[in-house]
Order: sequence, then structure tokens, then C-alpha cells
Amino acid sequence: MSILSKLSFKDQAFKLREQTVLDATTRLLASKGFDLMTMDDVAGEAGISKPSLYKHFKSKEDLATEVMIRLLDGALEYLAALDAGLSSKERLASLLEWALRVRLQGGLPFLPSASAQVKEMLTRSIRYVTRVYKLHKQMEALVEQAKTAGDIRSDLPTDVILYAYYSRTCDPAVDYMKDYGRYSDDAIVAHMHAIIFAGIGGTGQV
Amino acid sequence: MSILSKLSFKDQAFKLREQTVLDATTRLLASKGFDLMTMDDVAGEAGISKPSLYKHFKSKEDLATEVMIRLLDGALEYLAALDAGLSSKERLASLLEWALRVRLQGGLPFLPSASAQVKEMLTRSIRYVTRVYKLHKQMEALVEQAKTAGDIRSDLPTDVILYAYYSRTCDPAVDYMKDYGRYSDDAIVAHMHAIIFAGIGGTGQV
DNA sequence: GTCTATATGGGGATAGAC
DNA sequence: GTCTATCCCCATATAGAC
Repeated sequence: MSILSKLSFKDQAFKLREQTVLDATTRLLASKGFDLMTMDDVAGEAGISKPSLYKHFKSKEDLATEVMIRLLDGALEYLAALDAGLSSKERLASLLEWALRVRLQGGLPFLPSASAQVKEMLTRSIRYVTRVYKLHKQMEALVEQAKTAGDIRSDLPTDVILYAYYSRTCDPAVDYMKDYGRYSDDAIVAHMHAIIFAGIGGTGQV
Repeated sequence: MSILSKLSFKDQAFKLREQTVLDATTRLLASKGFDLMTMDDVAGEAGISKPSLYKHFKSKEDLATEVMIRLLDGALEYLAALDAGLSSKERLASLLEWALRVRLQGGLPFLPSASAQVKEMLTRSIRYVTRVYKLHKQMEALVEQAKTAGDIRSDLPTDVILYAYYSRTCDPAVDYMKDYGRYSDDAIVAHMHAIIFAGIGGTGQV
């Protein structure tokens, strides 16, 4: 039974419209970024008026935060649904591939912006921080396990590995491969996988 | 003989003030980014008034573009001044270290923004594009040579290698290592070197 | 060339009708 | 709850005095 069937007809429409707005905002955040995205853009893209938009979300910051929360929920769900037989390194690789494909289809990276304002905005949201913490703890465990298995280098600190990993989801190299290199999504994912796990150095070189 | 000594006293002061403005803008672009940086910020940081600022640079875009041009000139100079005995891979590593240290000291990355607006702004400047092209050609040659020497993987396209390389100069992992990991600049440089050249995978793993 | 003071436009947010 | 029309701040850019 869908969650929607518990609600009245009007509330269903309201909830659906909310998802439409979140979808539109996701696309706009991905293409223009937080600073350049205007509430007029969002209203136009979602097909509603600006005051209606403000009935759903009390501010631009609130709206963007909800988008990021939904994205993190998606990541947590994906991670939880992974095949039980996969190794830790395979899980890391699979989640990275998921994130890259989300982004290649107009979605958002985990780290949406280097802007101090956006970072601060997100850390003010308890619901966002809770999810980041939960995901980070799971990722930490995966890296530790992969280190033990010898699939991830043990000579680099775990947090450094994770920072590098998260950063690949917003790597500008993806845009360059797509826009200038004309690579297919599959090729881009494969290249990013190679770059993060094996590096660009020749075999045996450090 | 300094270039300044060819100019009148007044022009010398003018040129020096221009460098002060560029320095201030560099710091502000690094901390706030183009969108959030205001011309009031720049004027205040440089210690002049806004109209004076506009006597030096005709627009905010012009100002930011000049900053990027000066940065690229710095990179080209650094590359040209490298010891003749260095291998191609050593040159690549050295330039990356230079770029990371510039950034760690409040400077800018090569790829200043993922914003379409900023990218378009920069590509409108012939002087900027000329320098990007010149640097890119030199980098391409270095990667090709390093591939031949077996120091860089030959199974990845050269442009993919370069996109990954450029992206490391603006990698958010650097900020995370500095802000959350409390790593020293030397440690950050070493970790970034390890990540780009050797990857995070265990030895012999791909 | 430098300043104070100001014009102009855009964008976040809302009042009030329906 | 949805819209039209509007408020108001802020940031780019400039006019005009010295």
C-alpha cells in the first residue's frame, strides 16, 4: 500500500506537486548551482507560481536542503539494497557508480557546492546532518573492511580515502569528459572508477 | 631593470594598486567564489572605493578574468622554470604540488568554478583562452611523454588523464583534509599526490 | 583619479483577492 | 491553496564634485 493512499485526494495532489518541485529544483541545482538558481526558475520549471512554491517550502534554503536530504535518502536506500554477496570494495564501487549515473542524468553530487554559505546552510539542518552522519559511518566501515581485505590501501588514513571518494561524485572531470571528450556515460563511469581506485600512474609506479 | 622603472611615479602607484586589487580579488574568489563575491568586498579588502575600482577594471567579470589570467601566467612561468633534469612525470607532479600550495595559501584552483556562467565568461576572453590553450598543449605533451616512459597509464586516454589532473587542483578533498582532518599542508600535498597517481585501491588491485 | 551619493535591476519573500 | 501584483533589500555600475 502506497503512502499516498492514506491521504485525502487533495493531499495526494499536494504531495505529488511537492515531488515535482523537488525534481525541478534538483535539475536546476545541478545545472546552475544554488547561488544562480532563482525561485522564479523553480516556479517556472515546476509549472506553479512563486507564492504557491512558498506554501510548500518556506525559503530557498529550505527547498535546497530538502533536495539534498532526498538525495542522501536515495544513497542510503541504494546501499541497503545492495546484494549481500558483494565485498566492501564492490559496494564502494557500486555506490560511486550509482552517484555518477545520478549526476550524469541531471542529478546532484553528494557535495553540491564548495560555497561556505551552502555548507553552513546544510549543517544547520538536523535532518540533513543526521543522514550525512549515518551514511558517513557506513562508508567508514566499508573502507575499514576493504582495507582489511587488502582491497584498499592501508597506508592512507580512512578519512582521506573518504574525502577523495566523496569528491569524485562532484568531480569536474565528469563534465569535461561529457562535454569536450564526448564520452558515453558508461565510459565515463569506467574511467572514473579507474582513476579513483588505480590512479593515473603506470603499473608499479608510485 | 624592473618594468616599473619605465613608468612615471603616478603610473607606478597605479600599477601597484592594480596588483593589490588583484590580490584581494584572488583571496575573495578563493573564499566566497565569483557569485558571492561583491565589488564592495573587493573595494573594502583592497582599501579603495568602488568607483576607483571601476577605473581599474571595467566590470566584475573583467576583474575576475584578469585574476585567472595572472594565475595561468604563474603556472606557465613555474613550468618553464622547472629544472631541466626532471622527467615528464616529475614535472606533472611538481606543477600539481605548486597549484595545491597556491590554493592552500588562499589562492585559486585552475578550474575556478563549475558554474556555466563563469566558464562562459572566461571563454569570452581571448587572452584567457590563449593561455589555457598554451598550458594545455604543454600538459598534453608531458602526459604523452610520461606514457611512453611507462610512468603514466597508457590504457586511459590522454584527455581523461588531464581532466582528472586539472580537477585535483580544485578538489574539495583538500578543504576537507584541512578543515576536518587538520592535516598539514605537506601532508595534504602528499596525500593528493598519492591519490591522483596511485589511487586508493590496494597494491595490485584494479 | 579619488571620493560621496545615487541610479538601476534583479531576486527573495509576501499581501490580498479569489 | 492558488494566483497577480508588489515590497524591499542588495549588488552592479555610474554621475558629479573635488
